[in-house]
Formats: sequence, structure tokens, C-alpha cells
Amino acid sequence: MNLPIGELSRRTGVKVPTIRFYEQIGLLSAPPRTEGNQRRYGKPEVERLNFIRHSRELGFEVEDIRELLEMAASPQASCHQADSIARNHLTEIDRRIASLTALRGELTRMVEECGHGRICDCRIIEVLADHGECVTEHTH
Amino acid sequence: MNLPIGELSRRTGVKVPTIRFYEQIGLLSAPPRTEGNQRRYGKPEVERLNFIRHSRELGFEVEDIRELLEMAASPQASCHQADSIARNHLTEIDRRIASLTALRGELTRMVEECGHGRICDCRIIEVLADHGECVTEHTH
DNA sequence: TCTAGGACCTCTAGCCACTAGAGGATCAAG
DNA sequence: CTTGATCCTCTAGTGGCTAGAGGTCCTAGA
Repeated sequence: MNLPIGELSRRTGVKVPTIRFYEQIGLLSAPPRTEGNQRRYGKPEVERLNFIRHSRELGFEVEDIRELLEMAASPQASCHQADSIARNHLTEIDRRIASLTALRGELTRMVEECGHGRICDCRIIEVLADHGECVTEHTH
Repeated sequence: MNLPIGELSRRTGVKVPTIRFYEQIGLLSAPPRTEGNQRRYGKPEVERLNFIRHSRELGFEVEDIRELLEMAASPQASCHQADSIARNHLTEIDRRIASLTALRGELTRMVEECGHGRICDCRIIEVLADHGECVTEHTH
């Protein structure tokens, strides 16, 4: 268990430059180095990085992850805060889904009404030029 | 109709620095200036900027908008390309909605299973640490 | 023991679509 | 002629990486 950065990358699915980037912003702490100045990682780093990757996949922002990692480090504390971060994130996702669904509606309508003729008759261009043509508000 | 940039901003809902930014990247052409070097806009710019803003609201990227604007300028051409840009965008939106919906599922499950106790029992932290706990793939 | 080439290092710059702020000039009303 | 709102340019920052230059290290095979 004395992994070079490429091996850590393979085991976690996080790209090498991204790992270095996470170290730079303090999401991962600086690991020990070989005499030749190369990073060597152990099992805790694999787990921590998996946690980070998974959180990112679930759409959490780096600042949220920072807090979640801190919490994970003090297992006796209340999970109230973790709950609140996750709930806020969920609300945000709902907001985004709603907004994209509204967009989807407008776009579908635009595309379906397009007669595939000339630009001057095209509903796509027409609708883009005039928000009044829209059924929903889609300010995001 | 000899509007300063602030008035153009008010009429289109696009912020002043953003208008200057659009000029810089060539989405808007450089307008005439007063003797004192201030920009003055006319009606065509109001329309063009409304088109841009609306397209952005509908989630089109700047490069797409550039093409759409070019098309709008040649009304006799076929609208095939506009159609294709819009369809591609629609596909992308569908992809995003699907991905967010999967996330939503996982997050909801996480939050619902959280017993609001201590971190060491918290499902949120647990799930984040282990993708194996997830029902869906959510690599985006 | 030498060597090849893959993996590693740091550093800077770029991506997208803006946004913020400094420091100064101009405009229009009173 | 003054005031203060608006305008100007320029640089740098946002988030979360990604790309590339130019160099060093490690390790397996000859």
C-alpha cells in the first residue's frame, strides 16, 4: 500500500491532474514523497478520494464536500448538518429539473412547429427572437 | 433611438458588463460612439440582444447562438441547420434531465434513510463513502 | 550496468460565460 | 459650474477542472 499517483487514479477513477488539483485546494492533504519527490498514497487516501468522487458524481460542490468530509471525521457528532447539506442540494436539483423541464417544453414546441422550410418561416428563429412566443417563464 | 449602454441593458435585461463582454467576443458588433467615447445603440441592437438573451435563457451555448444569428440574417436560406442545432440541444437537455432525475432518486433515498442521529449511523455519509450502496449509475 | 520509455514533477494558461472592482472620464440636470 | 449617476478600460476572479511545456524519476529488460 504505497501507491503512486497513477495507481491511486486507477483505483478511484479520478484523473491524475485532478488529484493534484484536489491537493492544491486542500481537499486532500499532501501525502509523503519518495526521495525523488514523487507522491505515495495509502489506504485512507483511497477511501477519502472515493468519498470525494462519489460526492461530486452526486453533484455536491467542493465546499459542501469539504464540510461532509469534516463531519465524516467526527463520527460522534450529530448528523444534522450533513442532513441539511443534502436537503439543500436536493432542493437545488429539483429546481434544476423543473427549469430544464420547462426548457424542454419550449424547445420541443419550437422543433415540432418548424416546417423545415426557409429561415424566414422558421419557428425556431422566430421564437428565439421573441420571448412573448413562449408558454413558460424560463429565466434561470 | 440613440441609447446608452445602461438603457440597452434595461430594455433587454442583459447586464452592462455582459453587453460589453458580448461585444468583445464578437456576438455584438461594436456600435458607434459619442465624442466622449461612449457607446450608442439603435433598434437593431435591441433586437439582436433580445435574441441572444432569449437563446441563452433557453440554454443555447454562445457558439450555437453565433450560428443562429447568422442564419437569422439570411432569411431565404434553409432552416435545416437551425433545426439541427435545436434538436441537438434538446437531446442534451433530455440527457441532463435523466441524469438529474437519477441523482434525485439517490439523494432522496439518502435523506429519507437518515435517522438524524450521530454521524457514525448516518446513511448520508455512509452512502457517499460507498457507491456500491447506490441503485443507479450516476456518472455524468 | 546501461538504457528506454512510461510515469512522475512543477508551472502556466485555458475552458465557459460571465462578474467584480479599481481608477478614471463623461454626461445631463439643476 | 457642480454634482452624482453613468460611462470607460483594464485586470483578475469564479468553479472545477484540463492541457501542455519542459523537465526528472523509476523500473524492467538487454
